[in-house]
Amino acid sequence: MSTREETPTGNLSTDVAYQSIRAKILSGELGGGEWLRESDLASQLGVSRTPVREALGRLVADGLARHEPNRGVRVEEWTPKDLNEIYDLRVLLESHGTALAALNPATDVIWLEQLASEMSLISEQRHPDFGRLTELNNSFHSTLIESSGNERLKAVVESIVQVPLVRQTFARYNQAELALSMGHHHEMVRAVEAGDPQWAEAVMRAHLRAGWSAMQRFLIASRPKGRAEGRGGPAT
Amino acid sequence: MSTREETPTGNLSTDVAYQSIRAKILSGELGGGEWLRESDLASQLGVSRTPVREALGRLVADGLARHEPNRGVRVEEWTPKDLNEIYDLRVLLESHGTALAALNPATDVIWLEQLASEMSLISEQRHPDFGRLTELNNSFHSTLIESSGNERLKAVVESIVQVPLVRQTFARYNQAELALSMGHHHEMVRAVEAGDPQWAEAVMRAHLRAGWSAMQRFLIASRPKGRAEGRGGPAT
DNA sequence: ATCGCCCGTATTCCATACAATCTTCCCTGA
DNA sequence: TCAGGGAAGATTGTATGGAATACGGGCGAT
Repeated sequence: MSTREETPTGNLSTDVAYQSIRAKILSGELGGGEWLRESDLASQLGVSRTPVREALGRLVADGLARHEPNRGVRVEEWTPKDLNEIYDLRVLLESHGTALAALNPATDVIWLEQLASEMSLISEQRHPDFGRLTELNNSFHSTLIESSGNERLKAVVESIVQVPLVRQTFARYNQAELALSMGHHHEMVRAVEAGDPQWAEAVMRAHLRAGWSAMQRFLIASRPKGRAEGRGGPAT
Repeated sequence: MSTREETPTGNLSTDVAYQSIRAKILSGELGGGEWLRESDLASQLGVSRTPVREALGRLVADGLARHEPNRGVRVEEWTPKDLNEIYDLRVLLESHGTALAALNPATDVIWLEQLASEMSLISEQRHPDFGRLTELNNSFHSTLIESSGNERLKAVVESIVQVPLVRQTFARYNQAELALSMGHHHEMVRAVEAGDPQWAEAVMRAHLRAGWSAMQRFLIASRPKGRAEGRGGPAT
């Protein structure tokens, strides 16, 4: 009975359950609206129901799942309105963070430039590795937000941006949009390097609104019937 | 609709525990750094440890408490840097929300005006009821944020602003500042009524930065030794 | 035929028992 | 006197059983 695999970080069953279920939601393996049954997950993960319950509570707090009293927990599903809300906030928060980063002399401009360059290289290939690209892009944005010096800002952005659909922007870009986005990265580095908060902020705002636009096009294309709602879309 | 429920899970014991402990933290009855022992709380509330544990998990997720592995949960304590981070975000988010509210024709201007008027009345008395004033002020701000139409914006602001020290601004105002603040309320209503987002946003920004300034004065006055840190304070 | 009611089933919710882990403090020895 | 070790106590972390609750199907009445 004591032949349990060692977990990478700690030996807490709750973390195992949390990470595991979370990964399945983010990867799309668990689709929106699906029930998360305590017993099923417990036996499936080889732990008892208690840590699973705790993990589900954290997922609900994260906004990745929804709790229905005496019924259970199901995976949250996101409407176009949700995604527009998220992008609206993201533009506001990330552009502000970028301005602060530009004012911060400790911002690691060299690292940002490296990230931007590697992304450019990948994007110019015939079949870009979008997974790697997304990964590097996340690093780029995280680094900027961290450099703002406001830890809550970082926390809030991460909690908002984790919704699956908003991370994978690149896969929906055409060649011109991809090039534009890469240009934004380099321009942001220059603005931060110059210590110009308004420049940096403006580029970030443009960068994100471009992504928002691509996402909206995607939503409209794959919309079943109703019309995409939400005020303040980028370019209507 | 994907409205995230803030407090009510629909459970019984868990909610009782959550509300009860949360109230004690917000009222200051449970001070920063204090341990939240599961057994103590359980017997004290007349429930078992399980719902208490669940409640503690939610408090940690809310940012009101901190979890130390195998040690327990203790009440979060806030530094001047934390409070400055909070105000920085609050200015950003609430002013944005106010701009959106001004663009929203459904915003209930009459209700806002009633709130502003009642606050004015209270503030002009010789011994203002600061508790009631704070309550009305919270309604005013909540109504504006709700009127933005962005539910996530509302959720984020509420989660950030719940830290005890940021709510009770009025008690630290002198007479002139109080009058100024009341004036802001009325001016915001006029700006929203006029459908002028930039006007409304600007007033909200001024309103909050005035509060920030008062809070900083308070922090400096009651600071034990180290100097208050945090970038971008209102009046340095 | 449809509506309402009862009851069986499935699942959460809470309580409690057990295991793992950290802290404290006493004891020992140089 | 003080450092180190180790056992006892306290507390969290995990497992599991029983109570409460919601859903669905069958049956009967109108």
